[in-house]
Amino acid sequence: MKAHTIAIVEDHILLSQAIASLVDSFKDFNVLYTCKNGKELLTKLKTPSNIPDIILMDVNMPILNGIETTEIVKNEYPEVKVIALSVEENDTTIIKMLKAGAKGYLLKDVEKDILELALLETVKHGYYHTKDVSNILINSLNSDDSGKIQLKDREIEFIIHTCSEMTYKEIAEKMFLSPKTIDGYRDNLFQKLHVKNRIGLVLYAIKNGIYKI
Amino acid sequence: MKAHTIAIVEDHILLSQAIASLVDSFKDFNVLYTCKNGKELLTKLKTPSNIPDIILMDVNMPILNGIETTEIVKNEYPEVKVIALSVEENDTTIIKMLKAGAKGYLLKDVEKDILELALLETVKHGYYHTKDVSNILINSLNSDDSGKIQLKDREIEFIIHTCSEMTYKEIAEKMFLSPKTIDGYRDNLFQKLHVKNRIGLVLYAIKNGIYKI
DNA sequence: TTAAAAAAGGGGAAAAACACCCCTTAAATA
DNA sequence: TATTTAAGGGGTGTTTTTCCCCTTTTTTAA
Repeated sequence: MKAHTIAIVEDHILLSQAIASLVDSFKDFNVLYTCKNGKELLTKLKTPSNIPDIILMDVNMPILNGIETTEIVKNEYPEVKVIALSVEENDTTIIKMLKAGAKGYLLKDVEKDILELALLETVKHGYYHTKDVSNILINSLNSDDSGKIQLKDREIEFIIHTCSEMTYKEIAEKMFLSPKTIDGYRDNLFQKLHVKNRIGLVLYAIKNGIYKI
Repeated sequence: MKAHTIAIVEDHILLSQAIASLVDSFKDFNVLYTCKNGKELLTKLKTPSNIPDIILMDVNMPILNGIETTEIVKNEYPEVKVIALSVEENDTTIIKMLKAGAKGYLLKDVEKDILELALLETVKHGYYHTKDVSNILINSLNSDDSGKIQLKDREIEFIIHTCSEMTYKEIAEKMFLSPKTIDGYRDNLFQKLHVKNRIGLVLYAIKNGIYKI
């Protein structure tokens, strides 16, 4: 009998089933089920026999994304370990995911042996990180904290409007502010985000998931 | 003995190995090898024993992408059938891939049974398409052809510069053109792509893979 | 609790972007 | 051969953006 059970959460069904096939080929692991998003997972988990040892979780999903789902799982099923699985190399996403309670973070371009190792280490020690991810973590901690640029809600609102091909005048109307105040938002953000113009703002927003295309 | 050999071309190793595991579980198929990009595939193919019946090819890859690779494979190894495998639902990409010579196009959110069916049908009839892709094809043919917006090389160059936070003056210098010509490019593109300003241009470029972030 | 910082508002002016006219020349194509 | 299309450029505006400067109020921190 195989020792440990795995659930897979991934929105692309073929990938989900392919990873399931791979995990099933590992000696000590057994895929309990796969699901398409966080919402589906949470429904499944309500049945006690559906609680796996480890959840392999994609980060970018519609309906309920990996970060939100991981947070809920950590609170309601603290004994279940979540390993994030993502193509995303974005530092902030990784940190968000780990903060949400993920015990590991694997990039989709690792070897299958690393996946197996990660699963083994996670059942044995409770966590596993590849060197890449560890380095990102160390950097993020060493970067004297101030590293994280914190945007205010109102600023994010402004950025989203900027990404929507609106002029500042239009944004001012939409946000019930004077065009001059909007000027201030923009000037601040240019400095804060080290960009030269609106284009830079849009690129920053897309890169950091503020604006989705 | 399994009847048909498959090669997998996909830049994310874990996915590549996962799909390999899945394909190996199919009764009539056998994965010959996997590779990380088009260049690696072309090197492999030089050894006659490495020529598979079907190549499962990712579309978005670094080094040599799916479209370019498929074109080369079609010309040099016409007996090999290429099936595209992609998360991309972008119509133009699909059409480009099929034009390049792909015998099928699967989205990564199909069921594994569909993948098996696609492989079977491809060896039997030479091609396979899911309904989704067929519909896209039909639409693209019915849309009185004019549907496809064709960008010129010089226009694409201009768009990429625009995405790089450059002013039009800077772009003009970079492209050895008068600022007035650049004005013309911009005005033309605004009309052609139905956008209001530079932001729209940037969004279009990112959506259509012209500019990668 | 007071000083400092941040948020929210704005003015003026220069630079850039945008819009809409126009033109020539060469190449492709009908 | 005539006509269209691609490629390059000009002129003249208006609007928007950008970059300085400023005040007042509200938070935050010492």
